[in-house]
Amino acid sequence: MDFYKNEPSLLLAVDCIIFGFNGESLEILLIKRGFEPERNKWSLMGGFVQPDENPQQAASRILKKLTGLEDVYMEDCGIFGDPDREKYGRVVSIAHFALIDTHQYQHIISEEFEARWFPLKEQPELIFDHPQMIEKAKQKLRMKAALYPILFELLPEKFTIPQIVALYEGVYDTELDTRNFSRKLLSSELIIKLKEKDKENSKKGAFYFRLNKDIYKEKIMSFLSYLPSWSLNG
Amino acid sequence: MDFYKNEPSLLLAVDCIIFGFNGESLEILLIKRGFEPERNKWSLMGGFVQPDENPQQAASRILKKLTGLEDVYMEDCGIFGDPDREKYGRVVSIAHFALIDTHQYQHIISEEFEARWFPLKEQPELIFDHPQMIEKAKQKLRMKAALYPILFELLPEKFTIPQIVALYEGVYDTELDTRNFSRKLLSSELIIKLKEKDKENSKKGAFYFRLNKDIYKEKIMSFLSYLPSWSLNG
DNA sequence: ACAAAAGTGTTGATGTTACACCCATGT
DNA sequence: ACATGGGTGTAACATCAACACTTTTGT
Repeated sequence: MDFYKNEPSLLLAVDCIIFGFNGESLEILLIKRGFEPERNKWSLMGGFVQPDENPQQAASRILKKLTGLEDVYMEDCGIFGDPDREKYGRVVSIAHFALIDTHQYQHIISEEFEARWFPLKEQPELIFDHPQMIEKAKQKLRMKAALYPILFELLPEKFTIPQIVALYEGVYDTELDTRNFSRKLLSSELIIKLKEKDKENSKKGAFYFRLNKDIYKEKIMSFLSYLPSWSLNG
Repeated sequence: MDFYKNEPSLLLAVDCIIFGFNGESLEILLIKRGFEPERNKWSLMGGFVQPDENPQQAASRILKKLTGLEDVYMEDCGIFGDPDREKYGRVVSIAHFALIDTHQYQHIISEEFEARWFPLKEQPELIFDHPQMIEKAKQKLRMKAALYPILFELLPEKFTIPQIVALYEGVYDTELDTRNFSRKLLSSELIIKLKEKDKENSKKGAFYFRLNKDIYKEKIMSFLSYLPSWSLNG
């Protein structure tokens, strides 16, 4: 029955690229490793897949260990398994990205890990191939966000349109016309206007909105059948 | 130095979803397993990641073993690692899809594997979680194809517009208006008209085209910055 | 001559972009 | 009263979808 006994085994890890949005800018959560190897260097949060869990479950467990959060949007975004990527043994790692609203995390500050939010463009030096993992995560995030409104996973319950625009500008590293963008969004019925206004950032104040979850689910279900829009021109 | 010695090891496999287009319909290449376990059942081509290769290289090696082809477009499309997915040991498998022009494969018919092309909709019963792998591959293929012209990887050097349309219709399981689709494609300069015509399928004959590789590369490089088009309306 | 598939022209509807301008409010 | 960001109106332009119609050629 030992059909596979001559096959080489290895360690399977998961690493988490944790994206967070605080209402202004897009950030990523990194830890200072408190263990060897590479102790005291900045790193993605990671860990090994255990016998009783699949890699997705491992990623959720590891995210929870750091942030305390459950039911967070996560998705794998690349396999990193060059034979020599770690000096201390053969480790293949599956990169996962998570999308969280930073407000939900702020108060859980874990003592065990020295964790810190870094703006996307101010990453510190990272161990192993973690920079490439982040690059892949950004790519997949853009790709998904181009097809359906995945970025709403990063927003709090109540949000303003200028916040959404800032989020999209952060992800795509570009400037958008808030006026046109908001109109497009409103016509989709994806968001519902609330009576309340956020007056922290302007004198006039910007209305809060919340996500229309029914429409959101519809979009998620249907995006797989979108036909090419590939900007064939231009 | 044995920092990881208490971590559980496992076997890492790759399975290949090999999509092929023969000019008329989209198919997938399956093998009849000649080895245990599950001998004589239909299956995806797969194998284990070896110590000297990363998972991508393993997938290429396995594809070459079956088809003889190298430099084929491949991409991972999902991790399948439930603890009990195989009875004979802990195996996590990384699904990869490959895109090939079936004409290039026809003559290499491998003796070692009893391989056969199946139209996408006439899949036989498959072992393990291979049906789910195929489903994931189809999803990722659609997603990619919606953003850039990846499907050209499935076409031969010379192809006709009705063929491209058939390909897109197969991938999206829908009907397209050949007339509008071809106009769109032509205006993109992605394809170059040849003098020759294919007269096998019609009396008038359809002009052959070839891919404009420069424009193709441009599209591949730039698709990551496409902004949302999410069919916000509708 | 006719059938059948390839391909062109045209049109109204729909979407996008750019930007002038109005709105609400704290100082 | 005025500066500041939030938001609406609008006109020019690009793109899309639908389909009538023309082209080519084997039988």
